[in-house]
Amino acid sequence: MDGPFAGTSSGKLVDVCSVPAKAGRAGEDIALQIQAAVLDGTVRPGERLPSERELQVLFKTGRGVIREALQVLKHKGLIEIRKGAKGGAFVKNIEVVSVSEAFALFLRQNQTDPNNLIEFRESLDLVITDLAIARGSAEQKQQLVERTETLAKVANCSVAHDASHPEGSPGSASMEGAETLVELDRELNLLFAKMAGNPIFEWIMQAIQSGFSSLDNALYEDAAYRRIAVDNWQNTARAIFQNDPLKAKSFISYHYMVLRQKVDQAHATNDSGVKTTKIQGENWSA
Amino acid sequence: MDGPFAGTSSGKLVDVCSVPAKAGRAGEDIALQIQAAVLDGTVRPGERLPSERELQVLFKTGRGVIREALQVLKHKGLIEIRKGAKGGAFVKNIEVVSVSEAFALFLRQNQTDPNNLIEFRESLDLVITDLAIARGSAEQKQQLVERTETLAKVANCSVAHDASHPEGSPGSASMEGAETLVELDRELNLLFAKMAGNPIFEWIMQAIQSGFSSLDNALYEDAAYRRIAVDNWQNTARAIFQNDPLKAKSFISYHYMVLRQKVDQAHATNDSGVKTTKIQGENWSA
DNA sequence: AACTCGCCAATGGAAGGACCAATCTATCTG
DNA sequence: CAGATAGATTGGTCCTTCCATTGGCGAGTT
Repeated sequence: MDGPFAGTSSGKLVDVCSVPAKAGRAGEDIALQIQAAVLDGTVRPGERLPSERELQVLFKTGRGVIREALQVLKHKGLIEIRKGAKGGAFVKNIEVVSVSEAFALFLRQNQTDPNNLIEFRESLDLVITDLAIARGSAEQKQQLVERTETLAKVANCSVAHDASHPEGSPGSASMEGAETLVELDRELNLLFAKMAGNPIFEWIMQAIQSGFSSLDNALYEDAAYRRIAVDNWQNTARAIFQNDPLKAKSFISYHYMVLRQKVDQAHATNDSGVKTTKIQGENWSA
Repeated sequence: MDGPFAGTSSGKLVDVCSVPAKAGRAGEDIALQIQAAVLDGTVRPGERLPSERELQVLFKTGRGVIREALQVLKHKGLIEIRKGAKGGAFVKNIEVVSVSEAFALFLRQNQTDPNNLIEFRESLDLVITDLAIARGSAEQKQQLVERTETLAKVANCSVAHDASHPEGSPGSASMEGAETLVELDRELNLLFAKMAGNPIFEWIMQAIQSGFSSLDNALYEDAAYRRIAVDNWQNTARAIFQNDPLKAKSFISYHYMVLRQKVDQAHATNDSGVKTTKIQGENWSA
């Protein structure tokens, strides 16, 4: 029931952590020591760390410090904290969501130029295309085609609704349609990235999309763009299914060309003196 | 004392934050509220948040909760905390290092297959090559060439030292040489990425390198690989300087081919039953 | 015997208080 | 005027207390 360590449930960490913990930044140190123990595999995923009160005496410190350290590790995605008896801090497998959140936060605060995002995503898509065609299973390709078809159906539904709201009217139907479309688009992209057979592409795709969603959301509310985007997705999927990388990449490039146009239009109308390119080289020279 | 808000120095946040903060997860809520205020621009970078004791009364909560929230924001890279009078939590520009740390943490815990990293970096380099040639200034290209030359010099120095340590001897000279080489290699990559004129490529490059450094370090200790890698860097830089993308990309691909061979060799010798490909699709299906 | 209910212990969550250490300001002293 | 000193502000740490949640265990019931 209680694993390889004694009833006190402290065990392993005792042998690892140097107890003193520097002055001035005890919390910092403790978080790092626990993190090190987690990463070294001293405590394995699923296992429980000693309770806060045990850690408190283990590190000869106050409970507040322990709590601060655990909160940090929790927000890093390293541990999961459960209340109640048999509760405590459990080592967790880091999910990519923590990475993509950090990235999205970064993108947001730095107000990255949409054109940079578009360019990056285009290059990413083009690379993935070759890999997906080379490595993706027939089932995956089939699934990709099917998903684009459901995307088309939803889009047509939305378009039909939009007929009553001719243009920029913020009808709720249009909004909801756009959101589900964006969601489908997101899933398509992730499936697409998955077909590359290299998880890093999936992670990057997921992270990029976190910083992209607001843009996508706005764009999908434009009926004309929606139609083009959906058509392009279908064409791309079919080309991938037919193992025709050039054709697929051609469609992808076309899609991003349209996207660039839309973004330029939006900026021309929305912005009036507000510059969108904020970052230059400042932070990255050192 | 000064600034746009009264002597209490709370000001802006008062109007924004809904004071109650749900029960059970007050800390969570407070961190999110402050984060929202920071991201909304309610408090701008460089400005100071109210002191912990002021926030404590502002949110009608204990100081511990405030501290936990601030620690989380600090580790997210959103704020910087200074002690003493006129100290406090200052809104900070998020640095890419926080993203790359999260990414490195993730890569480490998931023991990503080096081949995946290599593949991703190769594709990244190939894309950047075109952009760098198209957009990089002549000065940057010149600088790239020069840096590769200093890299070559350092490498030759190291090789000369290695002559006395014929093979796998862990001489300190070899170690230090390898470390400086890795550092130079890292700088070269960042300059290279910078030339693409799209910060996202720099960020991704920086993040990737965090998860890559251990591998690079090991590889650069091999004299044969070192020579090939350095030569290739020089050739690549020259090709970029000559605005010859095909040639440059050819050198890059060759470099990664060699890298793959080295990694395969290392795994063949090091590992004895330990599987290196851990991640499959598990976490990414949903 | 099996099932249910309720009490109890362990644990995280929160609040508040006290003191220390660092840091800046203003004043005092030479 | 310069340096030293006292004070105020603020984060860092420790401590105590209480609450809410959760799981386990045992008494009691069916």
